[in-house]
Amino acid sequence: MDDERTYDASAFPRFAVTVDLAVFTVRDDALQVLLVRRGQWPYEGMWALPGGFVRADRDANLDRAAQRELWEETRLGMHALASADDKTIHLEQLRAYWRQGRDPRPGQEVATVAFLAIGPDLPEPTAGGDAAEAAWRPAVDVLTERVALAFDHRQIVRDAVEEVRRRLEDSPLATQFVPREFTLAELLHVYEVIWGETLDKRNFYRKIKELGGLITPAGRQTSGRSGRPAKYYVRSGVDVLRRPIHRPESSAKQAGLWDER
Amino acid sequence: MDDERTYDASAFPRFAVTVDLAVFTVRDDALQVLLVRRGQWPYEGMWALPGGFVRADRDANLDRAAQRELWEETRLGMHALASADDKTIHLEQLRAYWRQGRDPRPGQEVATVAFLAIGPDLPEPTAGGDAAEAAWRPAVDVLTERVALAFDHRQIVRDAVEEVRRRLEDSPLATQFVPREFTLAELLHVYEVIWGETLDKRNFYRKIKELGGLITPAGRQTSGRSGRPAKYYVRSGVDVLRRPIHRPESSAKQAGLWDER
DNA sequence: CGAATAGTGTCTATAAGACATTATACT
DNA sequence: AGTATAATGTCTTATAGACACTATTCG
Repeated sequence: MDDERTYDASAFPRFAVTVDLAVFTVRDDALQVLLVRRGQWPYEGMWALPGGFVRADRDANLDRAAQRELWEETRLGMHALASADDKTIHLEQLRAYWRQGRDPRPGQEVATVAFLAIGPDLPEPTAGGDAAEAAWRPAVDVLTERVALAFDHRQIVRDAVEEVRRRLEDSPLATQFVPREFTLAELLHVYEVIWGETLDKRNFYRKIKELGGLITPAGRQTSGRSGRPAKYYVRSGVDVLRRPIHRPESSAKQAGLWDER
Repeated sequence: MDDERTYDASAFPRFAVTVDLAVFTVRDDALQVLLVRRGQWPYEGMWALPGGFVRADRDANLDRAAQRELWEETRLGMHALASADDKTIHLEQLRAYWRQGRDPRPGQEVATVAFLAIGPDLPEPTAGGDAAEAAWRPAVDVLTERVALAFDHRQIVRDAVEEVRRRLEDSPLATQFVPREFTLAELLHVYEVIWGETLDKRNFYRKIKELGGLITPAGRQTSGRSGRPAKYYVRSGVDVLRRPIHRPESSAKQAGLWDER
């Protein structure tokens, strides 16, 4: 029905487009997601994902809109020299969400494009703009409905968590949860926390090092702490792991449980 | 900046939202994508992906809008009993696309949600509605720019092809390219065509059968043709392969070439 | 020199890759 | 019987999984 593309600006219901960010970090041995408490109707007083309207006049594209919102909400973002800063946030699109009435505001329909944002242990957020509050919450609290979210944000978090868990297997996503320079123990910790499984350190280290292009030694070592110093590594190049890092059976099952809709 | 969610229907630029479909099938030993020739400005006379505006009043959600467009453009779609019909189309969201001015029509911004649609060797499309023409084209012709597409549809096809190639590895997506009942040779053919690589039949058959839950014997066999009859299988349950089907090195490299932006 | 943490090494089991032969239908 | 196609088996190599000891720093 190509005629539906015919130019007629008023022929079809118009949408507002928002971006919503599922910002994850690993803190206190848990996968945590950044939430803001809404200051107005609708869903006033409820927790929600940070996000906001795409400004067609200000934002060059969806990624930029997401970056802007991330910056405005958390003062975190993508810096000019990504590899040179420990506060760089990894950002990628998850998918778009819309169904009739997913936003209760009358007179408009709101479609949202959800983004996955990941960073190393991030500073305590400061409630920005009109948000009444901003805080890290364990992702499980959202998944288990101990924390209720506005709109369809629980579904977004569900999808985002499942995506994160899946992508630890076949992408270098885990390295986005740690600082630019990290130890193997820190990387292992990310996997264990997100999968909710303990992994064998020896097999894990071997696997990581055999995967060419995932990490490279940074030369430096930890110091000051008790015990043998740990070598630092930095992430290197690859964006697909030729062989996946398998998550244990039980973890996959747990993910299945979490993902029930 | 939660205040940006404040209800004010006129405060922000409004969008039109479209869905665009990258419909793939395997025909004539090639991965082919369904294109329509545009009947009007903009991009009149150019090939484009089928798609159209989301109608907030008619479409319950994005998937439904995509289904509707698919039906209107190709007379194909999701039937009530999916598993009982050979013409069922597998549909899933790819991602959303928008950047300033991606649609040249003045007075509005158009964001699109791209869908991946996959079906068994589909009938020749009939040009529906206002489309001047509808045809299957080899995906490579689009990737190599032998066929120019309207809007940013070449990018969408690129992303879609890469997604298809990737997902053959760790999902049962290949079974969506074949009829409900299929032979192992047909399934192998899908992999070979999409990856552009010949695979070892013996290793492939073993791998497929070892993967529990991917396929189940249908009981029936081919007949009429010369040679030993082939057993029919049907796809069964799983949506993630616990161990991926590896594509050969060279195929991955080729994908890299194709994906250059 | 003991405590704490990091970093290997080895054996076994499973899966992948290379390769050729047997099986079953049709004409 | 011959031809065409399907299906399977075996050997080798690579990777994953289970498991325990050695190495290096600090106080």
